[in-house]
Amino acid sequence: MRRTDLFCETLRQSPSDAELAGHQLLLRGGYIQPLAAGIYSLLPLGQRMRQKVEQILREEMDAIGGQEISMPVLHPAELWQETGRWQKIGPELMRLKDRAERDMVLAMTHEEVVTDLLRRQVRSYRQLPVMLYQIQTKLRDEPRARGGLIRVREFTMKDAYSCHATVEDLDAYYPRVYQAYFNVFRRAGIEVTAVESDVGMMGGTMAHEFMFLSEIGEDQLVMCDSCGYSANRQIALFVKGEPEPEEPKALEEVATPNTPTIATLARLLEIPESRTAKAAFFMAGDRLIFAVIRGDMEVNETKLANAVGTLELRPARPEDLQAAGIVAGYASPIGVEGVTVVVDELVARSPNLVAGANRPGYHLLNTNVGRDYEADIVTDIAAAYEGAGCVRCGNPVRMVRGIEVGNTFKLGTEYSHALGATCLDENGEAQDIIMASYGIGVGRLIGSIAQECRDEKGLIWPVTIAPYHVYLVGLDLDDEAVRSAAETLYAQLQAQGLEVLYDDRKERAGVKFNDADLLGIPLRLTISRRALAAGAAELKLRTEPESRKAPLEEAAAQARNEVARLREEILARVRPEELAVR
RNA sequence: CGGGGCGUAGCGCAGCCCGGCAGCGCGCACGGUUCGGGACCGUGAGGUCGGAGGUUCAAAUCCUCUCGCCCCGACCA
Repeated sequence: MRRTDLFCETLRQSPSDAELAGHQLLLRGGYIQPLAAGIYSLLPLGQRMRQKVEQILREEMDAIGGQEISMPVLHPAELWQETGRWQKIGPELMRLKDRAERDMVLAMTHEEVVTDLLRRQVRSYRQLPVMLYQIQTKLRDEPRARGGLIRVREFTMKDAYSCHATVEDLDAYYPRVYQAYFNVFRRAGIEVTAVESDVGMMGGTMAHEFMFLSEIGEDQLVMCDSCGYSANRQIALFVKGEPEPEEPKALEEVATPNTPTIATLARLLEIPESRTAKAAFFMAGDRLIFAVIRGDMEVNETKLANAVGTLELRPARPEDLQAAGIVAGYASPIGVEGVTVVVDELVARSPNLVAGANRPGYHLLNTNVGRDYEADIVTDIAAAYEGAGCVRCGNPVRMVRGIEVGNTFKLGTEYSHALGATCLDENGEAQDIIMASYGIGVGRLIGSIAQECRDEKGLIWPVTIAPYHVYLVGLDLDDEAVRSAAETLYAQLQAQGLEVLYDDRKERAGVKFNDADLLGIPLRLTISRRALAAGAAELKLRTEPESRKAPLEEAAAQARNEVARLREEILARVRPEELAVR
C-alpha cells in the first residue's frame, strides 16, 4: 500500500478528550475514529489489525474443533424473556420496538440464540459435542464508556459456545478452550493471567477471566506470589484469622456522640476497629439488605449479591434508610424489622462486638449474633484487601489491576433448561444439553496491546497483529534513480510475501520517520540518495535505536528474515498452561 | 445516576470575568527557498462560537433551558 493512497491522517497532537496513552496513539495514528461515546469506526489500519486478530482467533477456535457461524444481532424479546434475562438485566441491554411494536433486543451476547439453534437442531447425544463460534458485533449500553477501545458500547467479540451431552465431556473440553485462549493472547503478543471469576449475569458453575494486567484496568485481582493463587476480587477468598475466644458479656449502651464512622468510634472507645461491627445498606429491588461486617473490613458487593440471590444490588439511599427507620452511623440489626440481615461469617463468630444502638449518639457494647439479633443469612461477604492472608497458603496477597480481555463460563444447563434444548441420551431419555460460553473482545484486546506496546514516539506492534510488516521510507524520490530503486524494493518486498506500507509522499525525512514510529510498524526500510550511493537500503527495527545497512539485492530477503524472526520470537511464547482453580 | 470539567476552523488552544470587527499555533491549498528525525518565507481557503430561547442599540461573552464530550464515583462483562 502506498502512503499516498492510504486513508490515514496522522495527528501531531492528540484530541483532548483522549486520556489513555494507547488510545491517544490509536487516534493520532489514524487507526480509529470516534463516532459517539464508546462507538468507533476502524479506519484501514485498525481494520487490518482487527482482521489479523480475527485470523488468530479463527485458527485457534478451528484447532479445537470450532465451527464458525453467524448469528443475528437483532433478536425478538421473547427469546430473552424465556431465559428471564429480559427481566434480570438492566438498561445495559439495548431494547427497541419494531414497526409492529414488537419488543426487540440488540444482542449483548448470544446464549439465547445459540441455545435456540440447539433446540431446533439437536435431538440425539450422537450429534454432540459441538463447538460453535462467531466473530460478531455486540451492543451493551454501558453506563459509562471510557478508555477508547477498552470499554465501549458497540464492539466486536469472538463468542463461542460448546455443547455437550454430559458434564464430564464439558469438563474434559473446557481446558482445551482455556489453552486455546492462552495461545490466542500469546500469539497476539501479550501475556494474560487467568483468574477464577464471578459468573455474574451469565449464570453457571465455573468461570475464568483472562486478565491483561495493567494499571488502567478496572478490575481488581487478588494474587498470591507465594503459591500462585489468583482470583477476581469480586469472589476472592481469604483467611480472616480467628477472633479471640471470649465469654459473651452483657449488652451495654454507651453514649458515643459524634461518632458516625468506625474510625471515630474506635478512637473514642480506644478499641481496635476489629472489635466493632459495621453496617452497610443496599437495595435488592425494593428489599433493603442490612449487611453486617467487622469494622476493619469492607463489604464485597458481588459476594453479597450472590448471597441474597440478586443481580441488581445498589447502595441504599438516605430515603431508603429513613423508610426502614434506620439511623445511619448508629445502626445495628438489633430490633430492626422488615429487612434482610446478612452477616459476615467472621462477625457471627466474633464475640462482644461494638455495634450501633439505633439511636443517634449511642452504641452498644458486647453485641453477639444469635443472642442479640438473628441473621437471615450468615456467609462470607468480606472483600479481600492488600496483605490479606491467602486462602490457599496463608501468605499475604497482593492487589493488582487488570483488563478483562476474555472469559470462559461453564454454563451447565442454565440456558438449555430454560429454552428446552434437550437431547436423548443412550437410554432414550431427554437430557438438558450441557453448555459453556467463551468470549474474547477483539477491540479491547487491540486497545490493551496499544496501551502496553508503545514508547514516547508511538506504537510498537507485535509483528503478528501489526497492520503492515514493513514501513518503506522513500527519500529523495524526485531523483529518478532513487525512485526507481524504491519502487523495485517495494515490489521485491511484496514478492517476499511481506505486507508493506510504502511512504512515497512528498514529505521531509523527519515527517516520514516520525510517522513510521507513530504507526508502530515493526520493521522500517529506508531508501535514499545516500543509501543508494552505498548500494544499500537501511533496515531498522521499531524496537532498536539504530539502523543497519542491507545491500540492495539482499534487502528484501533480509527484511523477510527479520519479520520471520520476530514472528518466531512471539510464537515461541506459546506453551502449555495449567487450569487455574481455587 | 451523583460530583467535576469542557464545547470557538480538521487538531491543539486564546478570547468570555469587564458585551462592541472572531483570533493564534499546527494542519490544508498554491508559489518559492530548503531537504536524513515533525523546515522557512509569501499568498490563500476554511468558523451557524454545540443548539434553542431570553436580556440588550449590540451577545462567543450575561441569564434560562437543552444536547454532546471527557474525568472521578456508582453500576456493569
